[in-house]
Parts: sequence; C-alpha cells; structure tokens
Amino acid sequence: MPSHDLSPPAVTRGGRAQVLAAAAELFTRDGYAATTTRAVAERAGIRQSTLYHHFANKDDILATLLEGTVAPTAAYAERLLTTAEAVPGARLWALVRFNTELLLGGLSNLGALYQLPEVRGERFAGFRQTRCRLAAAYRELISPLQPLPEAELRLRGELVLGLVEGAVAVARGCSEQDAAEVPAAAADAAVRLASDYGCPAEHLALLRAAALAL
Amino acid sequence: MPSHDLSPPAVTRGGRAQVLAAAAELFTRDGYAATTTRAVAERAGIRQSTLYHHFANKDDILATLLEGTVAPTAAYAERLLTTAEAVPGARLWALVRFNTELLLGGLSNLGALYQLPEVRGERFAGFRQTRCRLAAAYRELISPLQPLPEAELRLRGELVLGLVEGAVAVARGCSEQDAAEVPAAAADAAVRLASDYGCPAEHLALLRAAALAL
DNA sequence: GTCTATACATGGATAGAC
DNA sequence: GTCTATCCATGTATAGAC
Repeated sequence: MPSHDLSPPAVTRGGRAQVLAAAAELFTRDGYAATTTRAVAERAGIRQSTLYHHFANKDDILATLLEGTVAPTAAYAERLLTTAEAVPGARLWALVRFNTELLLGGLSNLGALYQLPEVRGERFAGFRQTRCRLAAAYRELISPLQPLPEAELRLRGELVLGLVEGAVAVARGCSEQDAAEVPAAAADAAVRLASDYGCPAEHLALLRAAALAL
Repeated sequence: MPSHDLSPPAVTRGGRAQVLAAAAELFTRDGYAATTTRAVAERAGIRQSTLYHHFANKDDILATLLEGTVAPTAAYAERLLTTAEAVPGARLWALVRFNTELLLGGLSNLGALYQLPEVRGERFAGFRQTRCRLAAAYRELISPLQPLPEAELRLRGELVLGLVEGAVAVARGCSEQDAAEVPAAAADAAVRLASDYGCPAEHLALLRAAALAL
C-alpha cells in the first residue's frame, strides 16, 4: 500500500457521516421516537437494514450524535479553565457563545434532545458524564462572578445550560439574520443570569471584545 | 333535583381526572411517544379501550393536559397586567414564581412537553395560541424593566419562558427542600435575565415582598 | 457493504357484548 | 361506561444472497 491515497474521504452516500447528518435533522425536526429508521436510511441514501452495518441500533445513532455535540464543548470549556481572562465573565461569555453556535451550526438543535427519556439508558452513560464535566466547567466560570453557596451555584449552572438550549430553540423559529445574533445575545444573557449585578451595555462591549480575544 | 348533592366529586377510579393524572406522570417520566395507552389506562385503573370513551385519541389526552397547565398561567398573567406594581419587576417576579410553582406542583413537569414535535399538530392549535398570549404577557412585563427593540424583547421573553421550564427540570433532580426554593430562585433569575442592571440582594428583598403583596 | 425479504413485537384504535 | 377480543399498521431488527 505504498502510494498516495489523496482521494477525499468521499463522504457522499451511505457512509456513517451521511447517516448521522440525516438522523440529526430528522430527530430534531420530528422527534426521536417519531423518526423511523426507514426515514433516516432513505435520507442517507441507503436501505433501512444497511443502517445496522454502521450502528448497533437506533439508540446507538442518537448516542453518537449527542456525544459529538457535547464533547467539543466540554473540551473547549476545559481549555478555557486554564486561561486567564482580562475582563470578568469573558470566559463564560465565550463558552456560551461557542456552545450556542455549535448547536446552531449543526443543521439541527441536538441540545433539545438532551432531556429525552431515552438518554437515561445505559448506552448514554458516556454522554451524561461528559455533560456533567461541562456543567462543572460552567459552575467554575460562574463562581468568580458571583460567590454563591453550593446549591445555588448548581442551580445557576443548570439554568445557564438550559439557557443555551432555549436560545437555540428560539433561533430556529426566526429569520436567518436574527438567528445570527442569537449566540452573542445568549452569551450576554448568560452573564446577566450569572451575576446579581447585571451587565450594562457599556460593560458588555468590553466583555465581548475580551471574549473574542480569547 | 332539589337536594344538596354534597358528595364529593368522587374522583376515585377511571374518571377523566384519573386518566389525566396518570398520563401526566407517565408522559413526563417516560416521554410521550414511549408511553403506551395501555400503561396510562392501567395506572388510571381502567382498561386500555376505555380510554377512548373519555378522549378521542392519545393526542387528545396530551392536548388537554397542556391546555390545563398553560391556561391558568395565562389568566393570571393577564390579571397581573391590569395591576399596578410598587416595585419595578414585582409583577414579572410574581408571574415566574406562579408559573414555576404550578408546573412543579403538578406531579410532573408538563412544561417539558411544550417542545414536543407532536405539539405542532392541529389538535394543539388552542394550546399554542394560549401560550402565545402568555409569551406576550411576559414581554409586556419585561419591557418596562428594560426598553428594548422588538426582536431583542422577543428573544428575552422566550428565554424567560425557557428559564421556567429549565428551572422545573432542575427542581425535579434535587432534594425536596432544595426544590421548594426553586420557584423563588427562578423568579430572581428571570428578573436578572430581563434587566441589564441585575438585581442585587438588597433590592431583591424589596422585590420579593412587593411581589408577594400582589 | 449493500441489497431483498421477512420475522416479530408493539401499540393505537375499533367492534360489539354487558 | 366498562369490558373482552381483535384488527391492522407500524417499525425495529435479523437472515442471508450478492
């Protein structure tokens, strides 16, 4: 096998990636339970039974999808934790923006699937664990903005996570150019949510600039 | 029919109310699609086919449930709109608290079902309309706190609505006494989310008192 | 790795007696 | 208004040829 296989990965028909893209779109549009494996296969350009050469079962597709969205965000979050910030809140702002944009950038709001009852299953343990790490990172970014007892910090962290998913849902329902402003707006909102002292417009400008410089 | 029918409504077995209670619990715990009509019937103490004497179909049960949760909140919201408030934000605080408590008080987080794909169907038009009224009320309560262009006001309104659902989800996952504090905490968070200038602890005390006096 | 064909379980809904 | 019985569509997953 000496030579240069320079041909592109050729993600055109029936590959894993096609299946995932199809599933992402349909799961979020029609719901997980309501989406049939036939529909996923059809959109991926293959037959239903062929799905099972790429994935063990339907849950396996969903789990792969979820892990794929949360893992990059958790990785980014943990990188942020080792970074100094010039303006307080800049890292939180950056993370929320990143998170929202990732969710919005995929052609589907996979964030909305986080709360599915199926996700309590065994196959999703890895996903849940990664999401916990992300939640912990959020708490660590909120904490310096607003000293808080354990329980309240936990609540605020979860609310910020929920905010991201909510924002993505809103973005889906509005025009393209309005949607483009949602990630930054969500990040603004997260900072307000985190701190008791809000974030007036003049401080926001500083914050955004600092975040983008990260 | 002269006399005093003082016997209680006798909601014991198989009534509509039983079915609704059973469905609420199962839909939110296991998901709508994953809950079978058989399971609902069993928990309500009747046979599966008997469900169809009370409801036209499965969607009909869900729609009834959703209308039942959003309607009281919308009514309360519209009553609030005609009320003056001593402290800015008191009405918003009161509404979020009411909304969260209602959702939390039912044995199930029906709020989490709002985003179900099935809810796009025809049968749910009434529910969606009521929810729009509620969203409009939220915007009217946010607007005086924070003058905002149309699009941003809309976003903030939706984020507050999402916040309520998120808070309820969190409350389900924690101890009873922690959960008891969630409605007020969610209301606090909503005020922070609404305004650019936050809400420090000392103002919060005023706000809570004013809201409770409504 | 993709296909055809099909097994097999599940679940919503209906018929009709009591 | 509740039951028993059942229909029938749907949908996941498997078997096995190419």
